[in-house]
Amino acid sequence: MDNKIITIKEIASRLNISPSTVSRALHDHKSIGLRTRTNVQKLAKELNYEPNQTAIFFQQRKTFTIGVLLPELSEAFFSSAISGIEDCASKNKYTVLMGQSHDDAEREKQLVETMKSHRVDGLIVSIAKNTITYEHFEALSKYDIPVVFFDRIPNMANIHYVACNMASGTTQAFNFLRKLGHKSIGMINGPMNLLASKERVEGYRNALTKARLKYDPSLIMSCDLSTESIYRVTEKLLSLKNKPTAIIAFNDYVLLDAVQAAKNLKLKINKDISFVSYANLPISNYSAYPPLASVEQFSYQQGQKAMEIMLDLLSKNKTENENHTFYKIILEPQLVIHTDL
Amino acid sequence: MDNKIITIKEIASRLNISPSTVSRALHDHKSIGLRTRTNVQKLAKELNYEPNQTAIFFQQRKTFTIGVLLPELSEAFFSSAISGIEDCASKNKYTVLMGQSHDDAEREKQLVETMKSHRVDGLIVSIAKNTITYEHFEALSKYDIPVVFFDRIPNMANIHYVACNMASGTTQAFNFLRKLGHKSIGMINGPMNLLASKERVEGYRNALTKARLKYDPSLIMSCDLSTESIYRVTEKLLSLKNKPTAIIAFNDYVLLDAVQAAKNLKLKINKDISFVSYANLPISNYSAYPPLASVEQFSYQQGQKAMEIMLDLLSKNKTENENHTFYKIILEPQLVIHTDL
DNA sequence: AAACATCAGGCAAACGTTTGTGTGATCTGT
DNA sequence: ACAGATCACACAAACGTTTGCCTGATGTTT
Repeated sequence: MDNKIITIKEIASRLNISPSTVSRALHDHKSIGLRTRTNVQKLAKELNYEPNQTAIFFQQRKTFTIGVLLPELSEAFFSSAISGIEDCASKNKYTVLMGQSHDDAEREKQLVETMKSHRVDGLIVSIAKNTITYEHFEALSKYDIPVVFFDRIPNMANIHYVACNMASGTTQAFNFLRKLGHKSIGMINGPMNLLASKERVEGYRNALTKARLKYDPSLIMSCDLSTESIYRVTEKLLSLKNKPTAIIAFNDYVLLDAVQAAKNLKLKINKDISFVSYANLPISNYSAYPPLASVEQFSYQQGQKAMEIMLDLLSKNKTENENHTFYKIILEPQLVIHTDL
Repeated sequence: MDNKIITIKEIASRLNISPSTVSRALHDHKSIGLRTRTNVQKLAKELNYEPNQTAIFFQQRKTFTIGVLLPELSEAFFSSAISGIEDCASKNKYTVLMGQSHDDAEREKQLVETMKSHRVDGLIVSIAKNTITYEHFEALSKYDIPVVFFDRIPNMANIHYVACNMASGTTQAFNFLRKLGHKSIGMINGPMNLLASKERVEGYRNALTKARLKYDPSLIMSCDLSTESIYRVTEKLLSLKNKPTAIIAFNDYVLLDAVQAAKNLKLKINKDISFVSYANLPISNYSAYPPLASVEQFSYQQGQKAMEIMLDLLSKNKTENENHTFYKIILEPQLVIHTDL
């Protein structure tokens, strides 16, 4: 058995040349003669030589690995996003180290540590819904580990991110419902530490202003995205004097619970109360009560774009990145209408 | 700025001791005196020393990383399984390198290469549906990289795996439908290179035998899990002379398409034709036409168990693993009934 | 007090690769 | 034919950590 692991040294000694020559030969370095170069490459192939990546990582201070931190893979939005990241990464010889925060800020912090200690070259993050301090991300800049956020963006200055323009998406949703004749439109919003939640409010108010309508703050309610809180705010919305005939739900998952809450109140879906939602996940296609429309957020593209930004950041050297310009990529969402009305 | 990276050497020179002493002190090696030990640890903390993992990986020939290869994260079954893997891994200081084959055998092969070159300590795999050659997995044994399969098990001898007993699950499903009065029960099966497909047939036939019924092979049809092929076999099943009144679908995703196909034929779901399925994914809860029952496959537990096996394999040394005993963990599935009938 | 055990720590090699520098040998132009 | 350029390769250091072996200083036993 030639079980022995083949190294550059081994090849060198068999060919009676120095390891450095072998290394250069394998990299087609011009200073190596054609003769020895082909000799080396031939023998390497014969012996089935495979470079020891751990040695290379160590030597080059680079791992060609990027960490991806996200709340929940079981949410189709994120599993689709990570596909975008992974596809783009593998095309560029990068590998993905994955971690789920399960929407727990503490676990997120810990995962950042793990990623850092594994020496990822960069980090792509969608933050947990209850993350409110950001030191663990800020610390990474000291290690020159670039961070790109997507979708769930923290409230920080000077960060790279890619997100969807939720303001515009919300305006689209609002106008769509207005056109269907709805006068009073409620909104189940997410936690206000998320940029996306603020933008939803912004889009809602923009639409109101354009339509010269006055703003009723009680029609917008924040929840923490848990089933209980969704039930609570849905019930609250539906017991208002100015009771909405349509509700914009934070996303397709929130929608599912909101629908259930409305049904518990003996309301007829799409008659007494209609829904519009965000994300446009596949479940909508099979759902018993799909939303009238859904704001497509292009998760795959968001992931892909985030990875592209990461690659760009990694290709620049440290000083180039010091010039403090930050990527802020805003994708335009698109309202997908599910009904024939 | 003390931007300088803190290494063991640095600590050593500041304390005028040797690097080896520092290393041992940090590891609480007994041969280091209490004085210097605390000195070292104090200074290390002060300087915020962090071991260079890439150096350690290199030196120890171990990366504390395990690769996970699966078909599609967007399928809830797999995203749940990887959660089980990840949770178990991170509890044991392991990290997960993720790759999706997108059910493409070629890509799978390539990912195995990537994983290998990244020197993962082990690999957990659920194979692509069209994977029929296994050299890429067999090759790993030469590198002493243990492989644990789960759910989608290849047709290989001498492998470690964890799976659900699909035969028993199918028998349960079959008997459940019989009890509801169904006489002719069809099955939409998966590709026959999957062990799970064979087991479904086995369970189906076992149930028949027990009930002293005779076997009509035309009632079991394989598909390649694509939407088109699901439509095709569903239509075929429903145009049989011995037309089934109930169908066992390969999984909850197959079910969605099968239901659609049946509706296209103007059949009333749960009246003209009923369905039972596998996996028991959350979508069933929100679906317009949920199955009457679903065979829960405990994906999270499968992932977890696979990781536990992996940890065990990694804890043993090479020769211990040479004794050729292979883990075959079979979880008992459970029929979850969704209807009140 | 001699013999020996234990303690506390240093030395140096090793893991596999890359890369700056050095050096003979061949080649070019005049 | 000779200075200089170019070629083809070797040498050695470096990346940060771990670990087997060695040694000088205490401590213990008789």
